[in-house]
Amino acid sequence: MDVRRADQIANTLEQLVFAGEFQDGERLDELKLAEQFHVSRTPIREALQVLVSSGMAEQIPHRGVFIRQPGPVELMEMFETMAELEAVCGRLAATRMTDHDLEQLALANENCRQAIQDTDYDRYYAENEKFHQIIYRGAANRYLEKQTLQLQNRLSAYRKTQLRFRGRLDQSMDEHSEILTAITDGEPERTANILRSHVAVQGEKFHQLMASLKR
Amino acid sequence: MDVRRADQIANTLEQLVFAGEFQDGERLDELKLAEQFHVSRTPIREALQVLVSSGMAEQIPHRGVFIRQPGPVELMEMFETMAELEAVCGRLAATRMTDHDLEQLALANENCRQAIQDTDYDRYYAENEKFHQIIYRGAANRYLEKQTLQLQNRLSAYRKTQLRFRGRLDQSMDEHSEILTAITDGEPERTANILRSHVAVQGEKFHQLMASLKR
DNA sequence: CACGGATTCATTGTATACAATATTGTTGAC
DNA sequence: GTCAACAATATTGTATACAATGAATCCGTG
Repeated sequence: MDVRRADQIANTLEQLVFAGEFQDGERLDELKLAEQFHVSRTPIREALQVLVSSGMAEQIPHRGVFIRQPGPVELMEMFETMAELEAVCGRLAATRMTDHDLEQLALANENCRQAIQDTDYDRYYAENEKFHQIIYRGAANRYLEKQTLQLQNRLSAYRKTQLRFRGRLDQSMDEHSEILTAITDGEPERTANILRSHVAVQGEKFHQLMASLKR
Repeated sequence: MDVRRADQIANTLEQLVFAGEFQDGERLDELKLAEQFHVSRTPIREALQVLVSSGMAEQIPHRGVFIRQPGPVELMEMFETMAELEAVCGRLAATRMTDHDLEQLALANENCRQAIQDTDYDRYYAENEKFHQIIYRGAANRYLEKQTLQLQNRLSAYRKTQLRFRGRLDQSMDEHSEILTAITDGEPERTANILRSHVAVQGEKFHQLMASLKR
């Protein structure tokens, strides 16, 4: 896919950051990284710029780039924004989705159910993402879709740990069905409200997320 | 402020793109730009990366970066997203703004009114932006605030031309007062609805925006 | 011993040189 | 005359060299 070495490195670094390989505030040493990747500093620097522009790292002139793992507060903010974006997508999708889109959504819902039945967490996670992505697309606004996808991707690591909690899967599944119904019935506000609370982190979810951070 | 030459260049290029100095699809020649700015290709390349990551340009490996002026469709999508983001900020702000924030907002509203009275378009434009930014901040979500600010900045050039149309200023002013009242009264949904339609581009606004594109 | 200042060192920022890839132009066969 | 293959050229991608800046150290003075 990518032919530019710098882009490959950017992807790899992104994965490493998601995997928590770097401490918050840690400086990304250009020379060290250059050695590790067996390239010169140039492509490393380009890769670092990507991290900076995506908000995963901060650049201080003449000092270097430092990775920024979101703390509890920022994480909550991102989840809240995610919930609102999903709600917006849902509200628009409820009036804009085509029959074909609806079929796809029903299918995705079925796939989720199947994955749960097989107790296949990873597959459920993947199918769940697809389900939501169909809604983003259903909003018929490419720009909004792209922004939402970006944040979904940014939060994926945290959502992954979330799903492991007991009971979360069944609850999630129930809400999916509600969402599907609301969209099928063409009820924008109800869709938005369900999606917002579906994605929002509150109550027990909040404590679970905080607990998963302390490792 | 910026000490890195590359960042300065990035800002300058951004301004040039906003000012419409580049055609859609035009390739940004690294060598030519390097000459114009009296620097080597290295800082130019870093500046181009910034444009790419902000969506103002597209990079095709081994071909170059090409600027992407949003067409009518993408522009509408961006405005719609902007309207929704503002609505979200407003809904949150209605329940989260402090008394101090409210004072600031009332003050900003007054400044807008003053600017209109002086028929000072540029000043109104600046004060108007401030008014909205206070609402973003009032949502008490730094992440959401940053995202919203980014899009506001991206759309500033187009909004600027919008305000020149006859009657738009007075209408905008009236809506501001409504917004202020709704937030002061702590009514989330009403705030959201007013803000959404305040920012949205529909009806006559749509035709005016389209007309302003054909130059 | 504490503190200020100069100096050294490490690291980033920029310039230049080289390599790899895509595009353009040219030649020749049909 | 058209098309394909190849050569030439232009442009991007990467490596290396050099410059500039900030942190760390050393040293002298009080």
